Amino acid sequence: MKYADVIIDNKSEETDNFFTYGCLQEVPEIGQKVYVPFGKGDKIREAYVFRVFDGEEGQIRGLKYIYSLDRDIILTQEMLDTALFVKRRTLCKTIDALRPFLPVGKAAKRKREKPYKTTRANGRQTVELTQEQERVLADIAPYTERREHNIFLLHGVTGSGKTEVYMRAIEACLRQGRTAVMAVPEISLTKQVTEQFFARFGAENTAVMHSRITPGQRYDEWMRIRRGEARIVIGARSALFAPLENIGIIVMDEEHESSYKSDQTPKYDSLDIAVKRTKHFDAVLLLGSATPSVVSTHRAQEGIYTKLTMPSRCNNATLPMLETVDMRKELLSGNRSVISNALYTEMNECLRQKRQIILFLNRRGYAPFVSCRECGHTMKCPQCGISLTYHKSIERVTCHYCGHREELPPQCPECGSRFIRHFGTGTEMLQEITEELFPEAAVARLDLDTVSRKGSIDAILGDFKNGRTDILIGTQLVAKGLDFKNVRLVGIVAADISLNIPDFRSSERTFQLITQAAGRAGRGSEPGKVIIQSYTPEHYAVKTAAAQDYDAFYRKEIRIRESLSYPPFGDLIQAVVSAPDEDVAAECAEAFHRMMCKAAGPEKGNFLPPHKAPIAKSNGKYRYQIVIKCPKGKRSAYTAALAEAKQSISADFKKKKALLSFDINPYSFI
DNA sequence: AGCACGCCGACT
DNA sequence: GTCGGCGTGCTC
Repeated sequence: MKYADVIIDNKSEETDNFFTYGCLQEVPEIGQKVYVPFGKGDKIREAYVFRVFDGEEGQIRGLKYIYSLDRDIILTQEMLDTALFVKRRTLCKTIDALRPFLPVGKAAKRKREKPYKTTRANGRQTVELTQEQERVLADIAPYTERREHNIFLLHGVTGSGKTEVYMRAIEACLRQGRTAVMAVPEISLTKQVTEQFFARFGAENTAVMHSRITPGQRYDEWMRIRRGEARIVIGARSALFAPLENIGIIVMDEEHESSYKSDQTPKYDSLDIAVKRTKHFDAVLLLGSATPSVVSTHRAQEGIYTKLTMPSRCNNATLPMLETVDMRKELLSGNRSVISNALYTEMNECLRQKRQIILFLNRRGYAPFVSCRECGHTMKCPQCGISLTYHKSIERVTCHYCGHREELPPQCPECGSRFIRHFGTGTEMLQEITEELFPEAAVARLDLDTVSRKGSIDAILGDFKNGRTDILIGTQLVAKGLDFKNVRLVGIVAADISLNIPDFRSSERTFQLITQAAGRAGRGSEPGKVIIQSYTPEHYAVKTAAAQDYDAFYRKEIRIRESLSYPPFGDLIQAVVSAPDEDVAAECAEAFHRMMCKAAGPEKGNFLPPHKAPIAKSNGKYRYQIVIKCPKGKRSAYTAALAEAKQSISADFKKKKALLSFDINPYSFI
């Protein structure tokens, strides 16, 4: 008799273990999706086979039999192993760890088979490589040829031609009959990369995995990859889970980007998946960035990664000139506008020359606060407790975390004063100010509010590309990856915003954002100019970014990280206890904390006492968090201990309707 | 999480 | 007498 150990697809924590079923007629493959009767009602449920083995009959009490097999969905052993790795690493359930490997949706109803685009690969490499590109490729080539695992960190300035390097390295692997993943941080950028890859490799060899295509299309793409038809997969972080076999290279562009860390269960870091999979296939992992993360640079210095550099722009383009404006002095000299005199002058000059301008402000909406001038009361989200942003176009205040909206009250809800006003400047207001200052210029805005309609991002970028727009105002969306040759000036309106976020990465993010935004200027033949407006120009992140001195930034930042045992010198783990009753949430958090402290002995100081999470209430549940500082090298010991502790208190928590979840190295503590 | 079993209140 | 309340306990 053949038996199969399966994982059932359901939401329960209690059923997160293998269930053994008998195989009647057909024996499933390992990794195959099957349908099994489960529970009291023997309802047919979806399940995945992890093990098939021989056994004597009558061994298992209450044995049931596999109902049927799924013909299409069969994962490989490597995918199962990686899923179990994700489970261990992120402390999630097996089915949650398996989910990213599975196709989303159902098979689309068969339409008449149209050619899905007919972009034929031109195959030709029309671009001539720069010496730097040649050298970098020559360093990578021996590893692909020998099929030897290695991790490269490619530090290439903006505009140095990294994409061409990626395509050549991928091409080398395809020639060997192997496959490739090209990961990009955000969907908004997928399109540009996709077009280049379609042109070079042909749409028929390429699959795109991201959340903006319909479930039916996603299913089809998954099947094309699984059948080996598409050998290159492009996409956001989900592309790391592509059902490819025989991977030769994984490229992660803009490796420092926070979107590589999943904020939903499973809360994995794409890098870990990429490392695990490339190791398994003796493949190359190529991490590229103009501003590598502090962690990655440290790993390169430790010899874990091989560092490659491309310090100059191709096409003889020069890096832009950067100038910092101290906004405190601006205020003292009587200019209360968000646009400094220096920026205004440069903008005028730029418009006169018929060149284009990008203004970067990392804050959408009209104004980030609404508060009372008499009593100081600030409007906060009733669900999340974070301050509400005023949006003029819809005449509402909204919560940027949960989407909660309400009317702007005519009077202060606290003291009844009529002097309730908005404060600060967001992109919506900046657009209004810019239009007033430059009435003859065409101004457009690119942020989450203007790109929510489908296709609007292409329309906005298209207008800018064709010169119909003179000034483009935007949030992070304009800072990343855009390549417009006619942009002469980039204004970074408030460089300090990201510095004031309470997170150990805030300096790193500030440096990266300034550098990325600055990189949008002067990509054509004419040099560019960047104005950085700051209230704290003496801060090392602003200073080193203005000087475009990555090494200086890194040296300062790594010392701070070391002194505080932050990554890469240790990990931070966030444990969240949530419950519908606040007292229960607090009690359970205390109980879990006591338990961990007892188990940790002399290391109990690493388990910080529980306190209300910054977003104290979410989805009707009260949240308490415990921050855990995990010393370097003890990560797996800590996570194993946490998993065990969770197991032992699960019954008690369940009774009290409390939930416990973890996030290893979260990108924000909320 | 479901789903069934189980032991106490308001209905034809 | 019985329909159904949701407490509790299990799921190969």
